[in-house]
Amino acid sequence: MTVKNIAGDNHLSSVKNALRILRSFSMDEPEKKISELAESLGLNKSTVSRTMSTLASEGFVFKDPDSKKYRLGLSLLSLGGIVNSQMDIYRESHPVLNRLVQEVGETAHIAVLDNHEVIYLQKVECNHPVKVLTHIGKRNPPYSTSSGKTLLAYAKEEIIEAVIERGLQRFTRNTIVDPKKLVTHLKHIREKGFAFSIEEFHEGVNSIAAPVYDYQGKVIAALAIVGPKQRIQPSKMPALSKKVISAANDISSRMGYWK
Amino acid sequence: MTVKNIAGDNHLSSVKNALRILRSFSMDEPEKKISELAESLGLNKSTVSRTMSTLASEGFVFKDPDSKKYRLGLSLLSLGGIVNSQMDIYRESHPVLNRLVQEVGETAHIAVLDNHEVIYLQKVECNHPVKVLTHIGKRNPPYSTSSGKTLLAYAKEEIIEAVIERGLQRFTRNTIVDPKKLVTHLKHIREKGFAFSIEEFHEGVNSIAAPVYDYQGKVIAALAIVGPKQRIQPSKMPALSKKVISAANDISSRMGYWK
DNA sequence: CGCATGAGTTGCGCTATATGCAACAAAAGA
DNA sequence: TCTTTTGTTGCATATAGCGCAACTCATGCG
Repeated sequence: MTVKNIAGDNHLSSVKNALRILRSFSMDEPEKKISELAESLGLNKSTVSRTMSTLASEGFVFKDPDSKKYRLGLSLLSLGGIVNSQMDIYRESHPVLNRLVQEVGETAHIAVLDNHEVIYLQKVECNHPVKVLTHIGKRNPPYSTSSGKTLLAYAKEEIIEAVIERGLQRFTRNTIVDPKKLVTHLKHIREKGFAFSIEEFHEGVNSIAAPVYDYQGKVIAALAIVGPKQRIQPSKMPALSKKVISAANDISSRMGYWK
Repeated sequence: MTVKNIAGDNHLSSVKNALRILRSFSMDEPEKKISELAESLGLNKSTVSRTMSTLASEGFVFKDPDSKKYRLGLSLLSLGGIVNSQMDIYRESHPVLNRLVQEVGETAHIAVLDNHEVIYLQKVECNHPVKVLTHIGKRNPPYSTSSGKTLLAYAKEEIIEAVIERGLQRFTRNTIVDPKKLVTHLKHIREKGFAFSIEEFHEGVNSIAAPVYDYQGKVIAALAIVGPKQRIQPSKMPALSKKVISAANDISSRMGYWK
């Protein structure tokens, strides 16, 4: 007898399995074995094996001939590209990011909130040899980065509650783990119109973010610059934040937001 | 009675349906209705409806609140980003270079544009005793080699201007040193889809290059073959260029470039 | 304003089909 | 070489996905 999906789930389970398999791949673990997947997702080896061969037949995964493990396939690259091109913020923000990166000499990126996580839509890297690595599509917790906190600050009450509900995990000495502190912190962000993170997610990494508005005046994204603490120092924050805010406003106005 | 999948297909059909639905989205048709999908894929409306709700629950699609049609979701952005980061041109180009070298008997290499210079990322040498020496990491001016001219031809206007600004140095009798000539020459390259250099950088050395595209259709590298003028003769150029273009296209498709 | 048309969702019953098991095959160690 | 681990496949079973059709919303049109 199979353990049924939790009640209320009227979803196609084999499809759901396939999607969960795909989503279990990550930047850190780009290749997976059948048995690993079966183990981690609580599925039978044979189920995973068959699902993988279906995924492979449509180009969503492929078997690496060297490591003999599975990797994500080119179909996902195409589909990801379509998603990317659809977001008009992508188009509009690119030149602005470029200019900002030139001005401040730090990596800049655009992030949005998706299901209690921050997801990076786009980035432009600085050409400094020392830089902070992120990648498009990466997901981070929203309460520990400047872009995440910015998005959270302007998000609906329920989302903030849901994030707190799910628990605030400590990543560094400075991570905000006290729900009350987070709430007042978000209030400050709304008042000042920008957010910063001083080693709250990764040691030695600081960032500054500002909100991007759409034509309805809704916050739809955050623009952030990220860099090592030696370069993004607290003393430089006022000047840098002005530039970040100005760039974010620039994108907002391209999105149809008028003051 | 359902029409079964074509015999020999031992794939999970509901998963396959889901994947086919995803793949039916394209740059030109980024949003789809249930009934359209059902029609075009020969599936029942209810099947599509249920599949879509499963895909939506995992963030692979979402319903556009305005058009009320489905669009590809952010999960695909994440997964596409992972594929993208893995797709280093090194791995993908190596076997193709090998085959090309075997076919044409000349040294082949991959080059990219870096800060107004051409840099050679990778090469596979032919086993001919007489060969042209290059090495990985070598930098050359972009206006006097076939790979450099290819990259320049598809580069941004500013880069071309910057290269001209820095001056066109004469290396041989045939080096293009007239800015106007260079600009029209680059236009020709774009029209033909490949470039050649006849003793423009080193006396006695000819080369042929073609562009390599990434999944966004952007030119990210050039593939070139280099050899002594006795072997890469103008009369052989048409046949050789075909092979170079075909190899370059092969790499492009491995990088996720479709058509 | 109400009727008609079309698109999407959902309950139901049937059986096609995805699953678990276990045997098998194929690598990878030892 | 033998052992161990990992992936694939045949088979029987019952689950779960499918088509059908009724139903609900939207949308358009007279």
